[in-house]
Amino acid sequence: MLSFSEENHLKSIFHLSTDIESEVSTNSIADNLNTKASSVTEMLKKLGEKNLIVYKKYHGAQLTEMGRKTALNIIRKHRLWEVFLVDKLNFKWDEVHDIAEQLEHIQSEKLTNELDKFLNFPTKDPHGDPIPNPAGFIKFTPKLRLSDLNIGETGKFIGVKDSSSTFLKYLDKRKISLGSNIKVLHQEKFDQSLHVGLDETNLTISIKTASNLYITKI
Amino acid sequence: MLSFSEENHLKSIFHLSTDIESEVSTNSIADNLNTKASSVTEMLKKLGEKNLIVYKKYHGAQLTEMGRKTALNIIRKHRLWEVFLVDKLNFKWDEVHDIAEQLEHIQSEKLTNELDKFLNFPTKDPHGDPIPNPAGFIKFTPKLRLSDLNIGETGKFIGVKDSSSTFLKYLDKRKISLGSNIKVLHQEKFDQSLHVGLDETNLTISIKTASNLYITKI
DNA sequence: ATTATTTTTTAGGCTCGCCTAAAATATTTT
DNA sequence: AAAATATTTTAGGCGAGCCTAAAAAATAAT
Repeated sequence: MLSFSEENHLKSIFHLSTDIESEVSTNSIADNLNTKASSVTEMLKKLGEKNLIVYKKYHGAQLTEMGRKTALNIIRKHRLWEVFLVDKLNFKWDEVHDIAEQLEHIQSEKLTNELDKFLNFPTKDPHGDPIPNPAGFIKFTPKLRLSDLNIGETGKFIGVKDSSSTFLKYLDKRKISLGSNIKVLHQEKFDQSLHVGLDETNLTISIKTASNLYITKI
Repeated sequence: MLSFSEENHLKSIFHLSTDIESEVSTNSIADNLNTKASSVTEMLKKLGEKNLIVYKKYHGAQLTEMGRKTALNIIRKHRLWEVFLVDKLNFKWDEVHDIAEQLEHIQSEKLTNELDKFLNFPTKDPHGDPIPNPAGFIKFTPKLRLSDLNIGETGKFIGVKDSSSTFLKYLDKRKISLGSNIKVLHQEKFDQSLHVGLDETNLTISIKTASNLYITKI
């Protein structure tokens, strides 16, 4: 049985891995978890001994198959609970993260699977991220951003890159919500900002915002 | 913000208090939490400093108003989650305790209240115990046991005194389930065992079992 | 009302997860 | 390729929550 801290480190390493081979640096984990590099080093040693990561001094961490499965199980729980909170308990998608951070550590395979069933086997969480299956398989859909579209194309808004509360609140204020269809109408030359059509209205969004919005082409 | 251990100690003190004035002994808490008396002493000091209990050396602990409210909030969460697990996720009532022990520590007032609403404001958990309201008010219904009934009387089975998994499984095996109506038909002289009617069948139960079954007269 | 027994507290030690500061190694710059 | 800089690890310390063993206090037995 892993401690909360061990689980959080595994999850962090998973999120910071760009591909399955990539080594994650001590500092990046420390930043991600709001802790110090020395604390991370300690933890990496321990996770290494438990064969959850391959740890080579001064060269960062890499998840083993077992570590990856463990991380994905935690992520599975996190995302299922997020769906529960939004779908069943009337939470907004910008309110669920902190609570899911707590719920993801609850230990009970049966609970996770019954929850999954109760929610009707969702494939995406409220931020559009895929939910791993019980075996730890996750379907990565290549993430296109709104800024990748050409003029005239339409995308369905399925998720965000920066999921900070600040950004999510901003989206809510501008009525840009998950599932919206956004059509790129025009791009300004001087600042690359985009004029887009959303529902019945038009609005202008900065290139920075546009590159934070994940979409699928329609 | 309290630690899991602090919360568990408060809960234990609450459960071991017979009345609002009663002082709970160090050893009884240690037994209840499967820990040692010396560890409990440490914790009692700390809870005393936080004004959650009144602690007098060698004379046990007594919840303050604030401590009582805190304990009841934890118990509220525990029991609501139990209802969730049984009503929504198809758990049996003998399977939910350990999971609820974890879930009761999740911090989010909104979560608790939304869960309460989602479950339709239940007043009892699956073991028949009352669920405190958000203000920490709890309705104690005096608990009658099956062994308190006279011959010919009928009781509705609403809860158990000993909620060990062993005992709950035994009840399941004998098809004695929450909500059943049980009529006392006869009592054996030599061992006080009871012959009772349950649904369409008759069965014999020991006096020990009978005094573990909470009922309301019908 | 002493003595024996039980209960509780104190003293000191352990692990876990965190920290700071210093040392070691890796990387970048010149 | 040597020097400067950045990253990572080691060393040592701290609090929380647990433990055992010994001391102190309360309770029970004679």
